[in-house]
This record gives sequence, C-alpha cells and structure tokens, in this order.
Amino acid sequence: MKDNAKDKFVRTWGEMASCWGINKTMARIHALLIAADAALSTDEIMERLEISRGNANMNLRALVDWGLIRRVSVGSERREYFQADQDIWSMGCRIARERKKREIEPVIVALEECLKESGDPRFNKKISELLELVKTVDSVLGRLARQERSTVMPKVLAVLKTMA
Amino acid sequence: MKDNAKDKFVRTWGEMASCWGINKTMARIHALLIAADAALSTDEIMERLEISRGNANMNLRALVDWGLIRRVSVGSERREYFQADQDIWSMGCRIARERKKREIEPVIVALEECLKESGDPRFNKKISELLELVKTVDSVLGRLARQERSTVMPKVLAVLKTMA
DNA sequence: GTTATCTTTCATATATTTCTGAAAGTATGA
DNA sequence: TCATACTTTCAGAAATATATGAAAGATAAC
Repeated sequence: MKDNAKDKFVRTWGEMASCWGINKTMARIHALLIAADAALSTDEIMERLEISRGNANMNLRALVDWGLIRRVSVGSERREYFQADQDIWSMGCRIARERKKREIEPVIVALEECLKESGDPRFNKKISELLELVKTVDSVLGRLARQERSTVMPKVLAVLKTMA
Repeated sequence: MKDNAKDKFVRTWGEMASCWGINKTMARIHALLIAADAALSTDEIMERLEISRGNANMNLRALVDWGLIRRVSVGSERREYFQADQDIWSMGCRIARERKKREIEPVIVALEECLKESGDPRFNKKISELLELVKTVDSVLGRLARQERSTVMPKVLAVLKTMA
C-alpha cells in the first residue's frame, strides 16, 4: 500500500464499517477493490491488507453475497480474481437493496405480529405509527434499489428543496 | 414482562440492534420505554430486562444522548424516571439526525481529504462519484431530520410513485 | 492415477464489545 | 454534620465477534 490517498480510503472505509453494522475487514476489502484499477487475487488482497487466507476467503464470499464485488477470471489462469462493481450508483442501489432486506423487512414482519397479538389499544397505536414510519423507509429504499442507474436521489433532493 | 406482544416488541427491537450498529440492551430499553404507558425508573428497567445497574445507567445515558428518551421527575420523588419520545415521527427525525452525524458526515470529510491528497485521476473519479452519492444521502437525511413533525416522507413517496 | 495449484472449512486463538457489581460520588434534608 | 437515597464510575468477568493457519477439498493438466 504505497499510495497514501488510497490507503486512507481503505482505512476510512474500514473504520466506518462498525457504524454500518458490517465487519471491518469486509469494508477494507471492498475499499481496496473500489480503488484498484484491475481485479485482484485472494493472495494480493491477503498481502496488501495483511490478513489470513481464511479471513480473506470469508469476507470475499460475504461481499459477493451482497453483490458488491464479483469473481472474474483473468486470461487462462486458474486463480480467481475479484473486482468491485465499477458503477458507484449501482453499488449504492445494491447496498440499499441489501439493507432493506436485512434491516427493514424483518422489522415489518415482527411489528405486524405484535400488532396482531396485542389487545392494548395504546400500544397498538404506537406500533401502528412505527409500522407506518418503517414502511415508508422501506418503500423509499425499495424504489431506490430498483433503479438501474440511479437518477432517483437527485430527483428526491430537488423535490425536498421545494419544500422545507 | 407479562404482555406477550410488548415482550416480543422489546425482543425484536433488541435483535435488530446489531443491524443498526447499536447495542442490544440500548435497543431493548428504548423499546421498553416506547411500549410503557408511564415513565420508568432505573430500578424498574433493571428488573424488567434483568440487567445490572451499571449497564442500565450506561445505556440510558446513550439513549438520552441520542435524544430518544428523556429524564423526567415524578411528583416530588428524588428518583429519576425515563420516558421515550411519544411522537414516533419525531423519533424518526432524531434517528435520521444522529445517523447522519455519526455515519455520513465523517465519511464526507474523509473522502474529501482523499480527493485532495490523490493525484490519480482514475481514483479521483471514483471518489468523486462516491462523494456525490454520499452527499445526496446526507442531504436527504438532513432535510428529513430538520422537520419537526415529519410530513416529508409521505411526500417523497408520492413523488417517487410518479416516476418508477 | 498423480501432482500441482488453488479454494474452502473449521477448531482454536485473539480481539473487541458488553456486562457486572461493588465502591465512590452526589444531592437532600433532618 | 450525618444519614439516607439515589447515580455514576470502573476494573475485571463474561460474552461475542473476528481472525488464524493447517488440513481437507476441489479442479485441472499431465
């Protein structure tokens, strides 16, 4: 890691990881691959981030799972290489989609169950409001996630500006 | 904890906590206070969640810090009681504000530094795009957070529907 | 089949986060 | 000032999450 700016980028992404509820190494690998000009092999990643093979393998799999990176083959080599999605906006869409799936949808299901099971009207009122809030967020994320190349956010912003 | 629906609500909120990058007990206390009809004392919270005094104190402070609950005094009692914000939408605004401050703003600062320090045009292009994405999210959250009683989300949703 | 190369798994180790409970701190009022 | 009622702190314990590296599992070429 000779380039200071890239190095800082990798470090920063890793430090932010805990806020985002993901693991630090996963974030660092992602950053490394975003910054990289070419696809990298597992060994290159291990070396540059000073992590073990098992760790690299686990986090690469998780990143592929999130749809944030993909396996690519280089020439006729046996070795697998990894490459980050090169379109930043589409990366944003994927993150939106995954977070919706992992963070929001399970809450909606659980809140609806609470609502069904409870007879307390005061509690039900609160849960309904919460559900309304969560569903709105869910809906916004859902629409965002559906865009191929996102033009949504700028439009949303424009609308917000006319209010306030 | 006799009420099953409330109990499930507290449990669910706690389980989601890791996704949101906050701690489980903090989320459970928050849920307990949302569900409660009256303010609760530290001892009541300790007892109902079966946690220690130190733990309760630490997480109550964090929740006050986030602006999600507040200290209230009951009658002439010496003891402090805690109460969740009763307005769910305003709670949403607070969460938006805190997450913007904790998760988004530091990234923007760091990305701008990366941009300044790097001479690699390919890298700079990616960072600029990333910055644009992050700033858009920041801006949306910022506007959301500024609303007192949020009417923003429904409007945003309405706008999104006209596109698709 | 055998060898060489690369990937995945998993028991164990390490690091990090969270929790406990007793001690110290603070405020109130007799 | 002392006793009382409550809050906060913090060192160590427990729980959880992450990482390691050697072994087992693939796959391809010979």
